Amino acid sequence: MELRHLRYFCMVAEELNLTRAAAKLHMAQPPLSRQIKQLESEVGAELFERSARGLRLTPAGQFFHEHTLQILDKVDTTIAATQRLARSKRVMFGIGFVPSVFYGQLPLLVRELRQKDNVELVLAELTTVQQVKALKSGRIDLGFGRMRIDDPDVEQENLFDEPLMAALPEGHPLADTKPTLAQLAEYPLVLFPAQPRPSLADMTLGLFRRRGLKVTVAQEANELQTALALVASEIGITLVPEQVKRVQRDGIVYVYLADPGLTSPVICSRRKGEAPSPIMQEANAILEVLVENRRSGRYP
Amino acid sequence: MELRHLRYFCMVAEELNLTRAAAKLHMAQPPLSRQIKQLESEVGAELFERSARGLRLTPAGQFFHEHTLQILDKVDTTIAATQRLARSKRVMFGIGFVPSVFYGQLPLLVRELRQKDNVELVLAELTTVQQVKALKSGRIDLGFGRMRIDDPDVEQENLFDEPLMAALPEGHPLADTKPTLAQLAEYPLVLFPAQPRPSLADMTLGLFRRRGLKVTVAQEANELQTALALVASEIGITLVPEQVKRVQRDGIVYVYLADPGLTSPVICSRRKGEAPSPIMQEANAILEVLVENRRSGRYP
DNA sequence: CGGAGCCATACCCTGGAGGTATCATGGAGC
DNA sequence: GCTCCATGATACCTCCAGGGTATGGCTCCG
Repeated sequence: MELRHLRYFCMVAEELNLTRAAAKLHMAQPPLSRQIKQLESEVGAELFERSARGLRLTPAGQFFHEHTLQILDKVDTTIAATQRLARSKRVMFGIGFVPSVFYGQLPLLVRELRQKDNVELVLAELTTVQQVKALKSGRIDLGFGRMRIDDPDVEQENLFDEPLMAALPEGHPLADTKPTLAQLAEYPLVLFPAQPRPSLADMTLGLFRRRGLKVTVAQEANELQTALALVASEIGITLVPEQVKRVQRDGIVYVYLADPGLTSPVICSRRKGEAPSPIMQEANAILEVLVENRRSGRYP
Repeated sequence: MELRHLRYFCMVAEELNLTRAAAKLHMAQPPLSRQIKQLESEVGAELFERSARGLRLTPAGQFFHEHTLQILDKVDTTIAATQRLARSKRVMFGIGFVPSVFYGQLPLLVRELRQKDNVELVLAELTTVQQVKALKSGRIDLGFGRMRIDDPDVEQENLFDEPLMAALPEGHPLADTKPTLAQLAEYPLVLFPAQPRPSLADMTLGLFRRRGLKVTVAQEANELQTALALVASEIGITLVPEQVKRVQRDGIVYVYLADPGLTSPVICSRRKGEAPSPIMQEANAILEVLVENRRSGRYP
């Protein structure tokens, strides 16, 4: 499949008439007809319903159209942005992160770096394992995760340890308390993220298991927002890093845990033994402030 | 430009060696060399620095690589999802929205609809004007905006009126008050969204102007998050619809206004005179509950 | 029932993608 | 400083696939 197919498809999906679409594309109708057929066979789905009086999009076709527009748009903006970057002599700086570190101060780092006019920031949501690979390949320059991974080419730094909190539905019996894990184990659990493993989910399970507590998993969720929605719907409770409490939601309360030492680290990864670029130095300076603010409990 | 170019580019960017990349792509080196050159000329930027000992990505090349990966990934997932959709006989349902309506109950609608296993939801961030076009073309089935637009093929319904609130930096003199517009006019304003106009920004300006108040615009911002960051940095204050107060941020407080009748509507658009599909009926039912919850002050 | 509109099929033609052979270049090794 | 080798660039050829033309077949409409 080529972009050509997508361009043709978009035009046909808009016109719903091969002859007219072909005219707009400055080509004859038969080859367009053929390309569309070819696209359908490559995608492996009927995209149009043919009738003697024009075409109609199938549901799959509608879906494909929507995403095709997004793809073509992304292609255009990528080209434009690349040109701009080439002309401006700016430099790229890539940051990888796992979703759960992106609720706290990390956005501040991003915002500060974005304001530098000599750097083009690229963000990528990556698991900690993917971050190591992305660091080595130069796709990213800095990674934020929650797991320690041994790799000779990557150095890791523990920025800080975050307490875990329990997210409870409003009005829950433990809502105004500082419960122990044992108390929480009485209630069904919403596990997240379900994919990819290993993750916070396994850590959560491990915490309970190590204490000999048996838990019921009521439901798994992939995204924080889903997990919180499930909690708000009283399907279960869940454990989250402290940063998440920034996500205020009606129907949810966060409580600290009575058990000491229940923390999840935020770990920063870099390529080992590389002289820090000017941007990296800036990032380090900002990070230092953020970590210091966190330690002192002061926020910007 | 074709996807072929992007596929080749990705391989070369990973190998940083034309000969090896060509081997992996099961082709000879010279045509690959040519295709890469062609890509560079079409993009209008040098993507590689050539040396006698392999290639190196330029900053623009790094940026392009990152986004190319995303594009190719999106192509693959789109094809896979389209196939699934075609096999499952599910139906597509598109929702367009302006960002500022997406902080309140709307996510609840999305979540509920997503759980139906006969519907594939597609979300698109669109301005109210774009929504009208997208409705007509069938790209979306339901639109949520903040402006009334007259169009014979589209019917609009005012779901509810939302009070406007002022977002102030923590510790601001008016922070614990219920200020009037006149009081707020004393302080510089952060205007948002700056693009596209007309928007909430013009409404804000209009509110002040109609009362004969002169305001200073300290800064414009395109995104809510930026606007709030500027407010937190004490660059100015801004007016936001009530839903936004869900976005809790350190350094920001929201206060209601003393002036009565300062509201921003949430308007729902549909194609006129179309028999509601089963999914549309479900959506309507959910919407009714949401609106009712809002009126009664009860939240799910 | 005939014509108009539209998509599909059959067949031809040509541009460009890919192949082969070879050149140009610069760093490594002696 | 010379040679060798790895690597990318260039030149030229081949052939296939994308696009064109002609035409058939199906529906809907008057």
